[in-house]
Amino acid sequence: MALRVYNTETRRKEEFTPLKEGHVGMYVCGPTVYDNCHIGHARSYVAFDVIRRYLEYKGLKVTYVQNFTDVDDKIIKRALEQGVPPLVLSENFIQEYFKDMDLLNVRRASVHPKASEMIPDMIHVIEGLIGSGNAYEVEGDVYFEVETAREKFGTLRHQSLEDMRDGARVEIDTRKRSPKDFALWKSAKEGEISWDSPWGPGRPGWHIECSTMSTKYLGPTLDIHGGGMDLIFPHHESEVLQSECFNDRKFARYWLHNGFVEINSEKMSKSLKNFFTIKEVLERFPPMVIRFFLVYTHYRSPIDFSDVALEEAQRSFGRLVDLHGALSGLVGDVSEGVIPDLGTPDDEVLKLAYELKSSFTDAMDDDFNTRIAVSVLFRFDSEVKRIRAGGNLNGANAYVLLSMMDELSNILGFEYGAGEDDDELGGELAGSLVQLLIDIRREARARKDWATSDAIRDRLKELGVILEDGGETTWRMARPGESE
RNA sequence: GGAGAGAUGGCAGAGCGGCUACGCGGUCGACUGCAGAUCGGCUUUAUGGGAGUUCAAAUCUCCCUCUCUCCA
Repeated sequence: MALRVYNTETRRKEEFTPLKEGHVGMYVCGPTVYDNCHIGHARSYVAFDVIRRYLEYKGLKVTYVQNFTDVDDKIIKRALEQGVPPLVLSENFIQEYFKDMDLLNVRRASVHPKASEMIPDMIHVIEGLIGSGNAYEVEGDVYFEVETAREKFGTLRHQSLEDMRDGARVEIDTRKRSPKDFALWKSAKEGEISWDSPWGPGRPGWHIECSTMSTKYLGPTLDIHGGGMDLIFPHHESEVLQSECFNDRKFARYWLHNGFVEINSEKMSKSLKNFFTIKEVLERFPPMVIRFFLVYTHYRSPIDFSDVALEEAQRSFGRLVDLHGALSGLVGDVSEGVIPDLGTPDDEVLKLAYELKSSFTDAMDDDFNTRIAVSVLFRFDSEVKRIRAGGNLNGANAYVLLSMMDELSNILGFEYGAGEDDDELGGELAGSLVQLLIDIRREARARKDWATSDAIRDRLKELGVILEDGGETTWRMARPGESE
């Protein structure tokens, strides 16, 4: 089945075909680095990370560009408050951004250009726009004149120039020819960070960096332009105007926008002060649970963020972790070149694995329907139970299912991190100590000394170790919240 | 004032003309000294309200109500 994606510009799902066969140029708007990123940012970057991974899975070569806005009003203001140079502040948050994204298993883009390093390129584009009559200078500022490209206006938001209400949100600047005109270059105030330009010292406007960077790294026309829905206007529309007037070519062929993360049905945002940073949430939940939470909803739908929802995600994801652990246990160690003799898998199981794979890719082909894709991973669980009930879950069959599960999980960026939690306990010695207590407890249980037996189990639970009696007593680390 | 997205079982969330999604929770039973894990049953034929099209609508059309988002 062919990949179909929902294009904001046409408001429908379209078959995706890259401009250059086998190669995709993709641009996603990155953060303005004046603070740590919140969960709303994480959603966008995780969503496009999954999209990028899936395109690559389908055999396409993806050039993925994501910018850092490291010069702007908010950064200058924050830097002034903290008494540090703006570029030092922004560089610090760029590093924090990468730390957060690494934990969430968001892969690096092919290129991460910074606005501050693209100044000459931006000046070149602004000069071009003045030359073509699309922009004008006023007292050291340069504005894009929207009226000169009115037929390109509103293509993403489907609203004409006349439908706009001027000054609805921002005060009208009378120096501009029209309130709708937006800044390409802003003159510097006394003491502000600035770069020389034909219009005097200043800094670039926000929108121009994305037009400049995408043209530089991906050419005049890119395949996919992505970002949060809140960027559609004014940011993405301004990019269209700038880029198409400068290059005289179609700018982006497919516009993909992710939905908001909400709290109590309201958009999570810095301005509403109802946000949680990624770091705050990471203190309470493992990174993979956060990623699962974000991927378990289709990227265009809103997600309501709450501890209850995260806890639910944790339980759901836990099922996949348990399944992965169980299958790995059956397969044994294949990591160090040891190839265990697993025998031959059943035809039925091989067929099942490929059937699950095609259900998964069908879902992803339909505008990256990750919710359905995850439900296919849960089908591994129910199928494994069924096969086990039939007594056919041997090593070879487990290996087939485990390999396929890993292959598909990787598209969503899920990692099941075997044994990672165990390290917290302090390695082998601690493991032996737990085993010692289990042995003592076994003797107590043999004497029907339930008080001692339960005391050992309860005390270990307080320490974060969960004992589970089966044929043999086994132990595992408690999940967050479980030992309280 | 305009534009966009949405309203689905206890919660969460897919489907977008016929096939009781998936997940979480709750509950009953099996197994357990108990708990957990596991297995089976039930909750679960739900789609904001109203009209229409159709043999058939959560899915298409129209009207209404409510929510969120955006307007340099």
